[in-house]
Amino acid sequence: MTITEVSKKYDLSPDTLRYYERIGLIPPVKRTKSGVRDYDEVSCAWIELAKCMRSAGIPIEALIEYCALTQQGDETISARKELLTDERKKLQEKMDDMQKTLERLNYKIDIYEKAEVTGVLSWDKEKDV
Amino acid sequence: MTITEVSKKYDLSPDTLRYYERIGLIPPVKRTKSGVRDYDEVSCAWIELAKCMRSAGIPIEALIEYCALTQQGDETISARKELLTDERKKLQEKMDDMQKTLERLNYKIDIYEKAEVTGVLSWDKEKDV
DNA sequence: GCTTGACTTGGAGTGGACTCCAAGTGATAT
DNA sequence: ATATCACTTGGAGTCCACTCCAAGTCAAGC
Repeated sequence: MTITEVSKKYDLSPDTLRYYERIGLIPPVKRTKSGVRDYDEVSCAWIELAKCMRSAGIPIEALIEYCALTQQGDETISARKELLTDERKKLQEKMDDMQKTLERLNYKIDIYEKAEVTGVLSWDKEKDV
Repeated sequence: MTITEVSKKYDLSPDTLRYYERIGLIPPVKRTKSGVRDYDEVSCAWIELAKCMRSAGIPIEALIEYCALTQQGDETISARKELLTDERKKLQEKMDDMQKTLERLNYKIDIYEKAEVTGVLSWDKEKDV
């Protein structure tokens, strides 16, 4: 697959795909004789993984390290597991923050909905905004 | 309260607190005769709200608009509700992405844990990484 | 009355993650 | 064979959200 095809398939710009490869977030992609990128299934799987991880906010740095570890063979299995476990913990914490904010938004939207009917904002605490 | 006290209370740097005020993410804070910020309960509530929203990734832009609307009185209640509803939707979508990634991390960590025992990585699909 | 230290301002600098650009190459279409 | 067009590279530019800095002010302590 060409870079344009992969770009469409995963909705990532060709620039982003080249950038990911350049910084080592995915392993080097195979080339045709003339040097044009030719993505195979493995490359596509890496792209898909990178997109998934990035969409959840896993930092580029961690993904670069993960990619580097996978290319060093089976001695890095424990290191990879730890890396992913660390990121999972951070992700879980972020989601907990977001859950709190979501509940707060629900509360505020509820107050605003009532206010649209009654014309009065009735916060539990006077100081809330 | 002084900026240093508020900074400690909410674990945000004085620079960030000044920055938030400067860009209008919170309403202007009262000053002493000599121009020093003196945070009251309302200002603290704004800081706390800003921190909560930012920790969930709600964009600065949206919070600035929300802050501006609250300062324009009750005619902006519907606008405020819509703004919060939009942000809630985006937040929910982000959390859904993160949930998927979390499950994927769980799966991969599980595979790595098995590999630590057996020495073999057993992905469901050969192409996964 | 002078030093200290926390505060003030506006503006510059940083880091993360792209995103764009200029200059060049190579395969296909006319 | 020449034009077109997607591709290549390295490097510069952008955007967001801070974060830092220089220069100055002010109240309190010695």
